[in-house]
Amino acid sequence: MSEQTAVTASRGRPKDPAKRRAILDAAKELFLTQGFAGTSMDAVAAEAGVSKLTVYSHFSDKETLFTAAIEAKCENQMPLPMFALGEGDKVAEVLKRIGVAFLTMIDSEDSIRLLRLLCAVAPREPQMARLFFGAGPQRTLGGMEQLLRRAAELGMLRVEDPPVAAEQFFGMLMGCRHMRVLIGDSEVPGEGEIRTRAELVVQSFLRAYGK
Amino acid sequence: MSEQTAVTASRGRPKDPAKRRAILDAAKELFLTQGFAGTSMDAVAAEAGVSKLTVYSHFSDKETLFTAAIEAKCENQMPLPMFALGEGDKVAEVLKRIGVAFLTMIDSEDSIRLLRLLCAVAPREPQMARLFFGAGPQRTLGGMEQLLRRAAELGMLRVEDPPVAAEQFFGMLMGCRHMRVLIGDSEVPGEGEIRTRAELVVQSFLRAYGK
DNA sequence: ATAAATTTACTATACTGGCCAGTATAGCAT
DNA sequence: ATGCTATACTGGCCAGTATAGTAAATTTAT
Repeated sequence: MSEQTAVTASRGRPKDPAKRRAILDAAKELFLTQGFAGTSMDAVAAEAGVSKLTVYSHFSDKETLFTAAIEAKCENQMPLPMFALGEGDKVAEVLKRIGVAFLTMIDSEDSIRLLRLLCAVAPREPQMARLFFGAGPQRTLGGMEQLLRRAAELGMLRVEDPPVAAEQFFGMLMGCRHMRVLIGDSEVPGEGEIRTRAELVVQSFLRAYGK
Repeated sequence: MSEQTAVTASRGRPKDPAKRRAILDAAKELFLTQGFAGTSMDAVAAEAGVSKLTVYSHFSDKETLFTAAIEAKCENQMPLPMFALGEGDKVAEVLKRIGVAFLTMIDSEDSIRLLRLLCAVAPREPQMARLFFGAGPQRTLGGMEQLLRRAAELGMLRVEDPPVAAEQFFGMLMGCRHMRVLIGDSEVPGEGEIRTRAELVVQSFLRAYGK
């Protein structure tokens, strides 16, 4: 995780955490917009308002900085939508709320750029993909499974295989549209489109898994 | 499409089409595996068994060569699966056949690499995405819409909005799994997994859109 | 026809100019 | 004693060009 973990008992002047954050922020921004090869260490230093050597004193090389930046980016993603399900709740509404939240998240400008970056470095950096998927989609998927299981117990849905159903739900939400956005064939969808798509998906899903 | 279209009435020695193809093949291979930045023109020339200047005589610069290579790659993709639907056919079987063909195509090593490449260059090359999507997924999507419309007319399915249903069908097939493969968090699925997934999706789809 | 002249493709190699990762040096700040 | 800045430098990679010569086709002349 951290590079020079000599946090305690270090003699001399301590490293400025603010600089570290500035470097990380600059790196996130630049890597996401310019890609790995398109981002020079000089540019990061300039953007962070810091000398190049300071960058190297915090992060031993470009790869290390890149990994740290992506890690940091993955963490503050994905606001866990509420997967709670009270007895009085209408399943359709809960599902639609989840659908809208999911699409809003996954079709955000930032998520798209992050995903593109991961695709680009996928062959070289498999652990980064695991990191991203674990921090984001995996948790969402897990929450959905729990919800479906509970809905089945409460007799609201008829779901034999929650993981499969969850996968199908999110799959329908993304459709081919998400791929098109990802490869740049289309702009990110607006709020209106997101809502109607979620609506239609919930309809189909309930026809398939409702009682 | 072609760069020097002085095919007819050209004096002197004509360009060797075999060399052109060799260059294009080498470029396809290298760009797909090494990416745009990771592929040098020297490497292309070497791989094609041709001098660097010959590469430049066929393709004026790296961008041009890249575009031509991706175009060539897009063309021989996507074997249009049969979207025919006879009156005696069982819808479930036709759908499953389509599902398996779709997943086999989209989860092939080559498609994945092409998609990754498109993601990487998406911000700079939007027309390439359109090219790819038009040559591949779009046609498949269109075929599926026709099929669903016909099935509805024949009274086999209850589909009000064929485009939406088609999108949902392929979306369910891909699910999150495809994204995981794309970002390198998972290997490409085997034949068995593809078949079971198609099977499950068809079941859900028929529950949602069957009579 | 046959040969010469011409035009263009191609090879091999070397070079230019730019970009950039990473290092070195020297000095100031804490 | 260490963080930090500023600047300059090294060494490598690479797109694209230059040069000089060879090979294959077309055109023109004989």
